[in-house]
Amino acid sequence: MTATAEKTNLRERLVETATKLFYENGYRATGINEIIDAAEIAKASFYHHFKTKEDLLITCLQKRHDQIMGDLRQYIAKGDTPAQRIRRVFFWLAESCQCSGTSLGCAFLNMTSEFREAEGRVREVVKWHKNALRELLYELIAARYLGQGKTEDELSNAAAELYLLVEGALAASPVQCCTWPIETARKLAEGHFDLME
Amino acid sequence: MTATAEKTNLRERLVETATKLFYENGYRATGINEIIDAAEIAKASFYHHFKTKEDLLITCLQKRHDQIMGDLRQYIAKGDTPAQRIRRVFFWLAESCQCSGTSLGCAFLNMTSEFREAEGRVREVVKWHKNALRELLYELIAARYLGQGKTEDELSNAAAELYLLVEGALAASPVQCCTWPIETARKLAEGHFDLME
Amino acid sequence: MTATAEKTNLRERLVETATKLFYENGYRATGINEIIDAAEIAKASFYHHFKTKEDLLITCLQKRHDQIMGDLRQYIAKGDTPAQRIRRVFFWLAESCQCSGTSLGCAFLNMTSEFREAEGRVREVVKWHKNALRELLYELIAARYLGQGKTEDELSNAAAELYLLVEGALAASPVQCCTWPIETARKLAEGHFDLME
Amino acid sequence: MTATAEKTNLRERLVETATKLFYENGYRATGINEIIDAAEIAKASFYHHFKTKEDLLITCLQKRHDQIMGDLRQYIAKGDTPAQRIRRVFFWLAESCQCSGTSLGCAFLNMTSEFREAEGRVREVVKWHKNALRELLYELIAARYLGQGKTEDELSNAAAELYLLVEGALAASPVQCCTWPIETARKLAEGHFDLME
DNA sequence: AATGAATGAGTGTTCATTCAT
DNA sequence: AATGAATGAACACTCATTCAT
Repeated sequence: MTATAEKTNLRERLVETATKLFYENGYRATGINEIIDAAEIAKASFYHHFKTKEDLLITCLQKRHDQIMGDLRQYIAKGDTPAQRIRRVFFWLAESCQCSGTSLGCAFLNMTSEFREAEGRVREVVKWHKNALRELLYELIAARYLGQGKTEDELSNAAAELYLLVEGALAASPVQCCTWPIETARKLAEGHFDLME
Repeated sequence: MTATAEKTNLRERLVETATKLFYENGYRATGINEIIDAAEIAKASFYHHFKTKEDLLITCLQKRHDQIMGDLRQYIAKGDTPAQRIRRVFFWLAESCQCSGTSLGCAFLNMTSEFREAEGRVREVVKWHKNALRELLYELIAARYLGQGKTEDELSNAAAELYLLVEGALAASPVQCCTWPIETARKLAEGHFDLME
Repeated sequence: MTATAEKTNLRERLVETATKLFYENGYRATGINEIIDAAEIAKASFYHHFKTKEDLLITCLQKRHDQIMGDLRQYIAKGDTPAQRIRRVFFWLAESCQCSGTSLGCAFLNMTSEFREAEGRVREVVKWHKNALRELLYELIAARYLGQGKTEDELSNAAAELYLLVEGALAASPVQCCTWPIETARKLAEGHFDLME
Repeated sequence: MTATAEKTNLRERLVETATKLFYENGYRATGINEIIDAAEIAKASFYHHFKTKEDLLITCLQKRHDQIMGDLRQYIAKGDTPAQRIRRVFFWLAESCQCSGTSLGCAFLNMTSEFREAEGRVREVVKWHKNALRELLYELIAARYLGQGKTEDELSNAAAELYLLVEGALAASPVQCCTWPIETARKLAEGHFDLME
């Protein structure tokens, strides 16, 4: 079974390798040569599968988006109550950070620093991802306040607040090189949204 | 006199030009040639003043740190009450963002994405800056709760919360390409720290 | 029936497409990929039909030679007298030039610029074509002076002169981006060979 | 003296080397690497002196234009009469061809085959060169018919005819791999313009 | 203090061709 | 007969840095 996985098709290996390298070293700092060496692929084979380096990045980000959102949804679903499910967002953040060691932060946030023009395909993917995240958070908030007579505006605002706490945790962790920002964000959320029944 | 001002110190011109370019285009995306062309300086002159490109960046960040902290302190001081002064942190954020149009975010946060190793001189400067910011916020929080019998731990925690909101606002603005995250952060802070007497 | 015509022989489609591209863009500037994309043919199919890119070029040139000489002969034949038939050579040149808009010149002459070594298969084809042209011109000259007691040497020399005028017209048109060189050549020929009875 | 010439400045060495290689092998067939290897120059040094490969070509062509026109004018001046001077144009062509062995043709004409678009800087230089040549030929023709009551139109037309013969000779020589086209052109000119007093 | 010239190592991308099916 | 996948070598060009003056 693992042997089969070994001979996995080139394109997939390329995406996996690049995803890792882009995340760990940054987009510009990662050369095509580094990628193809790590993936043990000929340079021309790379360009058979992707038109440009940026195309590869976009494919990587899209795949990462699918994985992250899937993982997160699964992780959240294990919470028994709406409040628990919101708390689990932060637990999940803490776990993801520990996975990537000293916390390299959010792959999408990082790309915003390397692609400075507000337009462009990469920034589009980043926005797409963050909007999906905000929608997910809105669902959680809506469930939390179900039947409490909140207007849609109030729910929307609360979702924005929750999103802000998540983004703050994601941004501050790599800077501080530890996970306390995530815990701080969680506790703030627990108090603000009254999550500890 | 104007002639002297015209022929402003080469080194200073270099730092100013680089600060702008690094911020707008990113560190790796900005080449030495681009900098010296913009600053109208010979290439060898560049290496006369700075040993490496990274040295220049560090000088830029240090200068920016001094300016930002000075500006922020001045801006805050105009607030009449401790609560007002905390609110003014967010007003200041909103104003800085509007200056740079679509918001290019925090120059220090951005560098974290381009310098991935947790150690290294650049990351050191970023941490230094963020710690200074947190100390400033601690002072504001301490003033806000003065004489209310809060323990140092409680104050420290509140400062961390405030810092988190600021970081969230800084990170989310460039992603969303607008300033609502800053306002959301401010309102959340106003409620959480009871800033609207 | 139309379906058969639609699915015209792959090889033929390849030759037609390449003939056009080589002529319009040059040999080296035309990549294999460009050809197979335009011909909507798989890359491996290309190498099934032709061993190398140069082989394709030679096939293209040979086919073009056949077409051009056939066309030219037909066009000339419509002239009533030997003198008229010589004049029609230049009329034909002018028409061919107008077909390809701003005049791309002689496909064979062009290849001489891209294949610099005097030997080699491509140059061989070019020479073959030009010699065939000279023979045709010799026939026309011989007919023009039939029964006037000219030696073979004199006829040969007159043919060389006519060939020179044709080559001059072909070479000068693309450089000048217009057809006046063809008319100049024709008028010079009309005077020199006394073609206006 | 030769030792001084050895250490000639890089830029000049680059232009000389490239002029030779572009002429012998063609523009596209000559890689930057080939040029810098032959000139014994670092790649970055190349781009210090020229922005692009095409810029180098243009510099080469401009320099060649100056040299050729200078040489030709000098060579022509040695003729005693206007008629002699016209004949010397063809003598000069024959000598230049023999210099470059099997005749590589006109460097400017060759470039027309590699730069197919009628516009563009290279084609501009080619046109410039050919126009200068035509002006020179006009002067020679005007001197030949001085005081014979020819209109300007008649002179212009005669110059165009002479130009056509020159272009024909230049184009046909490399194709035929010998110099008879030049002699044919000369003889035709001698008869047509009555150059053998 | 200031500079123009020179560089080795690297960039992302394209070339014509071959392989396995 | 026809193909999608894979490749080594070459492409034009840029990088941050150093040297001689």
